[in-house]
Amino acid sequence: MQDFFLPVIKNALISLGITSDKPVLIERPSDKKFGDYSTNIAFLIARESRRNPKEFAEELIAHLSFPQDTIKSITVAGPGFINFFLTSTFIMQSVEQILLEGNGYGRSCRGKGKKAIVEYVSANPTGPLTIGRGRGGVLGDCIANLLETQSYTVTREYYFNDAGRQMQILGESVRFRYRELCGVTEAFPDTHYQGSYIREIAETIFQEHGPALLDVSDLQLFKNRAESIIFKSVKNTLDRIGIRHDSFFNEHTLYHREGSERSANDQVIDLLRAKEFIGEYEGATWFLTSRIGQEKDKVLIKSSGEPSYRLPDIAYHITKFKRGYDLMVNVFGADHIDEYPDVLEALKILGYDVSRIQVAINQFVTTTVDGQSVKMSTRKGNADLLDDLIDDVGPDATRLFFIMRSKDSHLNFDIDLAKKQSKDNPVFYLHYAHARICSLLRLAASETGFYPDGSGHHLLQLLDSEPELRLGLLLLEYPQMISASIRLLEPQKMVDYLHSVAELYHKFYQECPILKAERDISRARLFLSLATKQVLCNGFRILGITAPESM
RNA sequence: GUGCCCGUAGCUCAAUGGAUAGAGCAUCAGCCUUCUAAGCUGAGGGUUACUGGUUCGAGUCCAGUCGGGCAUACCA
Repeated sequence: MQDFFLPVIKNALISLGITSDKPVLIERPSDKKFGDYSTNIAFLIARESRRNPKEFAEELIAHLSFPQDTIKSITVAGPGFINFFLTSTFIMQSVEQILLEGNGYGRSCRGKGKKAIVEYVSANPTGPLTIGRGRGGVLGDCIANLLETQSYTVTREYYFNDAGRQMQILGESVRFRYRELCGVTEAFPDTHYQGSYIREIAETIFQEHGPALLDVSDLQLFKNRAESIIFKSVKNTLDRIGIRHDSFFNEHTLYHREGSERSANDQVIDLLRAKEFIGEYEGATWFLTSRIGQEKDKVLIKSSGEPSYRLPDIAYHITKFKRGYDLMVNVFGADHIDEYPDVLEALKILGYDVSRIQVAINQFVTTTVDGQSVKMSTRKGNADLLDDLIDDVGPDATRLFFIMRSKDSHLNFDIDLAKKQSKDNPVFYLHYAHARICSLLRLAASETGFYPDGSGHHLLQLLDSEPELRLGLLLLEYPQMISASIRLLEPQKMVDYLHSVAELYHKFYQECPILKAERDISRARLFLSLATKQVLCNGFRILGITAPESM
């Protein structure tokens, strides 16, 4: 609809001799008495030219020239809003377009020829995925889905490190449990991983090797075995909720030196040093962030000689630039909030265009069970496992609950609510709308021989009641909801939107008999139902939830 | 202390700087001889934490105050 209004408004401005690059707002007013669409253009121009908005609005609408039979009336209201009332014919003609575009409705070519990378989950393989990780996982996956609708070529990447200290501790933890199985009793350090999965891994190793590894001091076997078992479980968990990565990037490759070659990490140091942003003191190598106004410098290479996480992070992002991505989205939790500004600063210093990087930070998840909130820590092993959650509430509810709140808000995951198989659970509301339509279509086929074959779409133009027009208008908003979701990296917009679609459909269903109406009206309403189903399906695909045909 | 996020109905949350701040749950009152009542209609419920500022217009932007979360590592 933006594309419908904006050119006309622009032409009117030109004929008044006005050029303005202000972003014109075309929106659905909150109250239907203000029309189907409204614009704030008069306020924008009035400010620039120091005129009365209302007077200017009156003058402008005289110059608006819309195609025949699209606009019923235009009014100026309030302090200078311009309100448009559309003809029902035009609304329903536009709905026809949805049926024509089908699965492609909502897609655009905006990202055609552009490469995007979305990095998400990126949990190190130290334990099974927790509920907290799930939020970022679903968020990232939905963002990737959104970008794909805009024709971006999307890489879903998982960044991990299997060489750090945490992995060392993992290996030791497993060995402890293994030695227990061999009959050696030692105090288990509380700095180590307490989770029961450690015991299970140790048991697997014990079954494979018996007590033969009791005196092996090298951790490698324990570590590797643990890593492969845990990674398998992580991938399996993700797969259960439809998250599949294209690429797993091992941080350790950034440490790799071929002969006398410098590693990717080394090169970052070299480049930053050339820019005089590297300092050495207290036995460590520092990124001199105090030079750019930060309180403290940041360690890049520890006095032990190992890089801190920041160095490979920078090197990693350079690989993204070298791999030619036009858009790089990083999804991570609020606990990593301090991590990315340094990376961006370093990249900026090295001359990279950091505007191509967008960061989506999701706030924490607290789970409540019986009103009790649960604190989580992988180390202590008391975390709520994502797998358990999926067992409890199913993949659809898991995904929907994670993204039905704004990523900036703390998510209160009420497990009891999510478990409920009732209307309290929003996923059912969405499913029900879709299933209801499918049921109608089945009945229509069996009772009246209605099969949607592409002919007869024009019957839609017979519809002109309020529930029908409201639903139609909402369906037309779908492409704009996708744009807004991408702009804000906020799939939650889509959840809200689809909920409204379901709501208006239920109202339409309530007020307008579909199968029992006169033949042409009945068909028209079936087409409107089909268009609704199409929007729901396209939206569900982005959210990654199923579209059940019956309940 | 400093940085980031949050503070909106009893609860969980919406609301591109736009018109009378909206949904769901909960409470109360209605709608099934009729296409799925897992639905719909209606009622009550608000000083948008507080104080200033910016402007035609502020829940939204700015400053400050108060509360909550996260981070402030030579962990990642």
